[in-house]
Amino acid sequence: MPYSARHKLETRQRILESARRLFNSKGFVDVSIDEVMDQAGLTHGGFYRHFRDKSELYAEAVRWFLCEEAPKPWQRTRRNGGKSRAERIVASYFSLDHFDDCESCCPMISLPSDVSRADAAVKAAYQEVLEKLLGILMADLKGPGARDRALAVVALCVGGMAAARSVEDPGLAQDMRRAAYRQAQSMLKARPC
Amino acid sequence: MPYSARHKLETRQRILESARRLFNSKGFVDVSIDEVMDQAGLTHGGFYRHFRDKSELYAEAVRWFLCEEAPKPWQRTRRNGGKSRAERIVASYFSLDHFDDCESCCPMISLPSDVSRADAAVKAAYQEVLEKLLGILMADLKGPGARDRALAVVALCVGGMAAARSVEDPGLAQDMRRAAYRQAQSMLKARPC
DNA sequence: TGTACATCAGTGAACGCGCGTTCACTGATGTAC
DNA sequence: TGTACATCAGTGAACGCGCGTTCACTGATGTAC
Repeated sequence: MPYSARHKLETRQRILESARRLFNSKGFVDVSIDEVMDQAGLTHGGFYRHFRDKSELYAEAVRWFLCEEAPKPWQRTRRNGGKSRAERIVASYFSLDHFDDCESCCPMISLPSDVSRADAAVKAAYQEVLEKLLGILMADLKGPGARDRALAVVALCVGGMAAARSVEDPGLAQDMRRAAYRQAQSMLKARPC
Repeated sequence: MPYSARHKLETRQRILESARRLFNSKGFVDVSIDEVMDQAGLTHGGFYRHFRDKSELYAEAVRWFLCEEAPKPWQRTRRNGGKSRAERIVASYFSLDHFDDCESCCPMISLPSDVSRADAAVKAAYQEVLEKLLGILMADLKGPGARDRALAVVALCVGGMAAARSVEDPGLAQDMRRAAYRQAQSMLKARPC
C-alpha cells in the first residue's frame, strides 16, 4: 500500500479546493481539468485517480463548501450584539465581503443557473448547502410557518446576491443587496409566536 | 439594396428568438452558433452578417425577452380578481408554468450566474430586464421605502425560482417557490401609507 | 536493520471531437436605365 | 415593361485551438521477508 490513505485524501482535498474556487469564479464549462489540477499543483493526467469524471468533481466541489476546511474569509465569526446565530450568518451572507468574494463565496449565489442545468448529483449537492442554511434559519424561526419564512429568507439570500452580481450598475447592485438584507433581517426579527 | 431591410430584421429576430430559447435552456457556453443558426433555419456562416460575435448575441438575446414578439406562454394576461398589475405579474412569475418553462422563462431566473461572469453589455441587458420588473412593482408600492421593498420582491422572484430549480428534491423546490411567492404577495399587499 | 517487491499516485503524450471565426463563393432581389 | 447590374444575405469548407478522456509509463513509498 504505497502512499498513505492520508496522502491521497490530502491531494483530493487540494483538488476540491482548487475546483471550488475555479467553478465559483468561472462556472462549470469554462473551467478545464488541466486548470483545476494545475492550481492544485498537479498535472491533468492524475485527475482520474481521484474522480470518475468532471461532473463528479463538480458535485463534490459544491459539497466541499460545507466542509470546515474550505476557507470562507467573508464569514465573520465574531459574535456581536445580541444577534442570534441565524442573524449573524445572514449578516455575513449579505456582507460586501461576500458579494466581492467570487472565489470563496457560497456556491448558491455563484452557481444557481449552472446547477439548474447540471445532473442530479450536482443538484443534490446544491440542495445540501441550501438545507444547511435552511436549518440554521429554522432554528431561530420557531412557530407556525417557520419553514416557509426560512425558505423565503433563503430565496432573499440567493436572489439578492445573485441578481446584484448580474447587473451592470454598481449602485443598483448594492441597493439590491442591502434591500434584500434589510427584508431578511426584518423577517428574522419578527417572531409572531 | 437587395433584400429589404425588413427581410434582414426578420432574420435577425428569428436568430434572437432561437438564441434566447437555447441560452435559457443550456446557458451561454453550451450553446453553439451552429445550433442557434440551425434552429433559426440558417447555416452558421451567415451569423456574422447579423452579430459581431457570440457575446453580442448573448446580450441581445437577453434583451430580446423584453420585446413583445418574444413569446411568454407562462404569462397569463387574464386579469382576475381585484389584483393590481404588479400582483398579476408576480403571480405569473411564480407560477408552476414559469418554473417548468426553461425555454421561454425570464432570463433573470435562467441565467443569473452565467450573466454575473459575462461582460458589461450582457449585464446591462440583464439590468434592463430587472429594471422593467422593478418599475412595474414600484408603480404599485408607493410611499417611503417603496424602491427597497420592490428590490426585495425582485430578489424573492429571482432567488425563489432560481434556487428552486437548482435543488434535486421536487418537493423542496415547490415549497421554495411557494414560500417565496407568499412572502412576495404579502409584501405587495402591505401598504403602510 | 536492510533489501526486494508490489502498488498505485502522478506524468505527459496522444486521441477524437466540437467549437468560434474567417473567407471565397453563390444567388436572390431591389434599382437604374 | 424589360434587362443588366450591384449589393449583400446566406452557404459551406477550412482554420486554429482547447477540451475531456485514455493510456503506457515512472517513481515514491509501505510492507514482507
